Amino acid sequence: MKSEPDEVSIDDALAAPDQTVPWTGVRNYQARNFMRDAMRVGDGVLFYHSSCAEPGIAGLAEVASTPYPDPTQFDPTSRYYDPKAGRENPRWMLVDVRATEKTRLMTLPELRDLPELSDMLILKRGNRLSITPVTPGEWRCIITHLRK
DNA sequence: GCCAACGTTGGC
DNA sequence: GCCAACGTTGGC
Repeated sequence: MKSEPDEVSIDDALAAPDQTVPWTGVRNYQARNFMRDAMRVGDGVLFYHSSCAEPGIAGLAEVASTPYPDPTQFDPTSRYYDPKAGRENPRWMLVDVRATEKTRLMTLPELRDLPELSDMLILKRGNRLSITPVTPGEWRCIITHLRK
């Protein structure tokens, strides 16, 4: 899951109550569908810092709730406000994410250097999705290298 | 700040 | 339903 560290960094998430933050602001249908349909409480999350000086995996987290409507879509003062969404027909769903660990920064070049990750969605050319699935093999590879 | 890549919008 | 125009993402 990508987060801009200027918005919510791994440190911010770890400092939050119960180390848990609601994953607000996703306004892409594919990314929403991953949260709404594919995630289960307890699933592992790679916490990725994007749009910053050093993009890369900065920590580990886990899915901490079932999906529920993103409250920012109803808030006219929020930058994530969606006038087409109503409380009876929410358009954007999210999950809570509990940060479990700050890791060393595993940078994009390092990720690209690992052949086991050559098919990883987040590394594909032109990828803009803020949430992408990780295969068990990719997960194992990354955890192993994070410990080095 | 640039720009490639991609998603969304809206007229037809 | 097509597709051009436009907006956004995100690495560099």
